[in-house]
Amino acid sequence: MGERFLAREFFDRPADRVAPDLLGRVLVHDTPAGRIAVRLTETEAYGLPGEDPASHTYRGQTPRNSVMFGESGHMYVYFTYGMHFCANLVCLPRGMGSAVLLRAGEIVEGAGLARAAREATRAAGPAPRRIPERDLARGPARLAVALGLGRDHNGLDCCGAGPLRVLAGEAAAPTAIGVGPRTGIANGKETLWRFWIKADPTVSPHRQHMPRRRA
DNA sequence: TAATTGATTTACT
DNA sequence: GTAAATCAATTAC
Repeated sequence: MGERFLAREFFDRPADRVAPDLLGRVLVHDTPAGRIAVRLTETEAYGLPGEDPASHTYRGQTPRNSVMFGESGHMYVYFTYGMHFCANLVCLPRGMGSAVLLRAGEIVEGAGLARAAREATRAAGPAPRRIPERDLARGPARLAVALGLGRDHNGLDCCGAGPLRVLAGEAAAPTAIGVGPRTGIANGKETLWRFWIKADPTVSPHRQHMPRRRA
């Protein structure tokens, strides 16, 4: 018998309800080289146009964020800081514009593939030290690299016949979940939409938004 | 058309 | 602790 996966209706809910419900669940990516799987330990919810100033959809639909306005359960991958990709899962039915950012997790399968992908992105230098197991997917851009996610995965359905799925396992217990402000954003700090598994070493350190100095 | 900024990571002082 | 890397979406002029 095959594995069971989260279905569309799981994602047809507000992002701030889906985000904590994803914690402890396993996202799998079946690549040609093999399966890479991550147990999600940290997520953030991003809300609707005109409502959440931190969301990419705040000012309405654009070519970049159009996946967020599509069917739920699809993956929204965006490019940022000129060098990083971040992966999200779209929430709420078509036309709404909401998603959950996958911020961190524990690699539970395909650690060799994940490590190779992570090491390949580092600048060439003398004797780079081995990346600790806990850091393989500790942070949204690191998670994307470890899972092999990039431009090509933007818009992929994670509830259909593609290579991406979330296993229908048990979520983390509500008592084990921490709640707080989202990381690295300039606006919307008062909304407590960051969720993580308490005491889990793969949760990323919370960073303040750093306004960049002028040149 | 130019300037600015960002749901970040890494390296270095 | 701070700075650099690097590009596309957005905002300013």
